Amino acid sequence: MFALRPGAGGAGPAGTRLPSTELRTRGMSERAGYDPIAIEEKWQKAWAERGTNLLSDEDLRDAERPFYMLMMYPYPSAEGLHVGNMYAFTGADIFGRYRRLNGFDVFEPIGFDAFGIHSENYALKVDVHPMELIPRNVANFTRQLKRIGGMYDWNHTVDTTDPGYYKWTQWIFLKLHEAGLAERKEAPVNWCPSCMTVLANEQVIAGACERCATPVEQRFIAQWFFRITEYTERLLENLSWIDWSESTKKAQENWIGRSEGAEIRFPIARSRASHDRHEPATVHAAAPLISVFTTRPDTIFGATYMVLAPEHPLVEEVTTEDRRDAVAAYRREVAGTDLVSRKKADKEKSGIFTGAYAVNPATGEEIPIWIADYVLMEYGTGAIMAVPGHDERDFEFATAFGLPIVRVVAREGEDADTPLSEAYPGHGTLVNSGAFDGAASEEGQRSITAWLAEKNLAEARVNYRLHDWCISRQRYWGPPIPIIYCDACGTVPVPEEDLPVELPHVDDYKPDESGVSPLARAASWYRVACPECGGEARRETDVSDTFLDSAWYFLRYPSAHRDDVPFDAELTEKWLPVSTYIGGEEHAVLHLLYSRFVTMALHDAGYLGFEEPYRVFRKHALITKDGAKMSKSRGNTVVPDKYIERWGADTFRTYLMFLGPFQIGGDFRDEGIQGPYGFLSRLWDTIQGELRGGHPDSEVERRLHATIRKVTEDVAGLRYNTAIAAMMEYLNAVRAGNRAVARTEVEPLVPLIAPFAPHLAEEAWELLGHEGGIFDSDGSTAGFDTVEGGVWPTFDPEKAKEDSVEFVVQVNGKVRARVELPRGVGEHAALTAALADENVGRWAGEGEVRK
RNA sequence: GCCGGGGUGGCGGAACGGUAGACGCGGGGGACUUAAAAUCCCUUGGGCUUCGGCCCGUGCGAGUUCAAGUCUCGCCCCCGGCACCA
Repeated sequence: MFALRPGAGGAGPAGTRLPSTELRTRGMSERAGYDPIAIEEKWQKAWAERGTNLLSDEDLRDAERPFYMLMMYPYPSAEGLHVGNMYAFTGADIFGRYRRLNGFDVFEPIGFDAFGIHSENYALKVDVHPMELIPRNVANFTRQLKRIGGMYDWNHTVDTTDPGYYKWTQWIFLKLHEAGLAERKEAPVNWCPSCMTVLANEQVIAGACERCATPVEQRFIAQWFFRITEYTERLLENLSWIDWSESTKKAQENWIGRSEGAEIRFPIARSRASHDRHEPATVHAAAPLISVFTTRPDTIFGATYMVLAPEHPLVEEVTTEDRRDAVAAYRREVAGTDLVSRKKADKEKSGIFTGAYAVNPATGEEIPIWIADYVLMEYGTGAIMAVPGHDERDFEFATAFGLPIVRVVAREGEDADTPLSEAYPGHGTLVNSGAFDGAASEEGQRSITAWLAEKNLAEARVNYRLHDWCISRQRYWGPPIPIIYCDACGTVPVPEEDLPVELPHVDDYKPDESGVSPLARAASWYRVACPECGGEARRETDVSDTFLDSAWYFLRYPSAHRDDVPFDAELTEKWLPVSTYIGGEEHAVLHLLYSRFVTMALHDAGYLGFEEPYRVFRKHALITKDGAKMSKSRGNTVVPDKYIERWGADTFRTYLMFLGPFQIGGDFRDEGIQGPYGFLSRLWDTIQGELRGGHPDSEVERRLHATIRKVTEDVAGLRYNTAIAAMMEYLNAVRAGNRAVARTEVEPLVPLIAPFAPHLAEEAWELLGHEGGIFDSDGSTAGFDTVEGGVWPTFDPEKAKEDSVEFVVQVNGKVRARVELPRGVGEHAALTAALADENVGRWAGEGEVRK
């Protein structure tokens, strides 16, 4: 994978000048080649010694221009940081450094999301206890993060597995519980009978366990849920104003899945033994009703049958005596199917008739009630009115089971009797719909709902796809849920003063067939006195979801040293909401939604003064290798360490950002790193050369101002690739003709490159005679104009303009000539000049356009 | 199926509706070297050329415009996410 020069035996990067040991040991006092390894070692040491990137709690409290740069903290895997992490962190770090060079007090913390099933599974695999394994991984991650030159404040860091952290994760559980937002209820889960564990939906492949291929079963287990659905409207509403990447907001919107429609009640007709649609139905006055949710109330005249989810509570009540056994058998079959394959849309429809009928409230006709697994208990009311003429799934089902299909919507050229060869789910004119015939179906949505509402059989309703958040995990590696069960007192929250409920060190932390956490085997741990009555009680043995750990970590960073509160009020007021959050879009709907919810809940409980956690969120792209997503199974992952060893962190950072637009993506190629390396080497060379002096050139000065403008705009907009290109172009112009370069021509380039190549910039800054690090400079010693309070250069728009402009003369949109004219000539003069060109005259015509 | 994001040289990618291909990789040629590496210079979309230039080119097809990679409409393909969501 790594293209070594043949026979070079690892002596250096392929096809470039080597950062040689000889030069390194000779030091940098004399003119030497660019030696990134030595420079980076020197400055990382200096930063650590000077505490350049560390903020004290006083610094945090006294900061005048706070800027909170947040990046999604990593889960410390055994493999170490991969290039995707590096890419994300570098892009975020560049932005943080850019703000710092602009005079902001930048707080850029990092931490570790070290709890969770990933870590636990890996620990099981290598047979090392997670309590030993995780610290090792964290140490390795820390080393790597330091090596790439991230501006992290190691003084304020977070490790979710630290009891000092998860004490407060548990505290948040208690606060949500207090607010009535935590409840315990039974829910279906995927169960692998071979691995003896609950599986996440993502771990079920084609109905079987991803690890052992055993068919997965469905089990019902009592679990804790956070009632995120209480916040649905707000979570949706706020999307209209929060400053996030559009696609991320869209993903959340889809996940929340708002749909407008109606809830309609169908009375059950129990008196009939045989079915005849055309006789009036007999409805008991007290007949139970079946509620359905539909987005298409306008098609109700076409509802020819109903379907209940197999788990629907009315199934037993409705089923007739003679159908009982068959229905029970079907329900058992469905229960044995895992949730994932059941929800496959391309699965063949299955179902069974209950023997019962309901009355279509629009037509008054009796329609059969079926149960089928294509109707899900978790969405809507768990029951549907089936309109096979206008719903693809219902059409498929009706066709399979010989149920009637009626057209109630017609398009142009169709009428009530035009046969349907497939479902038509679109809109049109209502037909076969009684008094509503001829109306537009869109209008029917409203009028039919209103008509049924008058009879108290329907009302308009909004339904959401979002479900409550199940936080229970029947596993070991997480924070225990702080609840105690007492026979006398019931469910008792652990008193705050007893937090944390520490995760005990148990040797046998493997999940077992019981369906409960391995902690349920640790009797000495879970046996506890009831906090209320003092009697014998039992701890909750499930742990909480990793996503709860990460739902609030950004609140913790500034207050990392406080053990008496989860987050200090004053610091939180000053630093939050987060100024800019950069992360991958893979977390668009889980982490980002959960953290919004927790923030809102804490806001409502009076702990936070804001309800949205991030002022700005920007997603970053994923880089690919040979056009494909990097993955272990594809074998195309890139381990960053080797590249950093060969080329240095500065080159690696610059290269990663040069691959393509940070928010869109790029493709990693080994050879490509050559370009940024050459650029930084030439930059280094030029700065060295400058020390011998040279005379400024007006064209170079013009380009300098244009470059400052371009780089400033691009970095601010995360368009790093074009910012780097602009600097390369400028450097090429500075060096053109091998001229002696003036100091003023290169010095401003140093802060411009600093976010990308911070070590090189520090070294160059020092070489140019400045004391103190460039990142701490207020710009007062700089030989160029800078922003207020920082060393980032400013540009003069006048100087950035060209003296003469090349006019491109187009005739009928085609380029026919180029005319060089002084800037600011009038249109008439330009026209005259253009027409004077023989080529323009040749093509005659009119309407030339200037640029 | 729905929702995002894409489709531009050999490759990664640039382009306020106004010179398509910036910048970089790779390729070709040259300089310097005993040689190679490194470095530097020139060149590099395709076709034609009387060497002045000309024609064709941004997934496909229409359209708007003096002018379209860019805007409009209709398609195709790739990547990512969601999905029996009623």
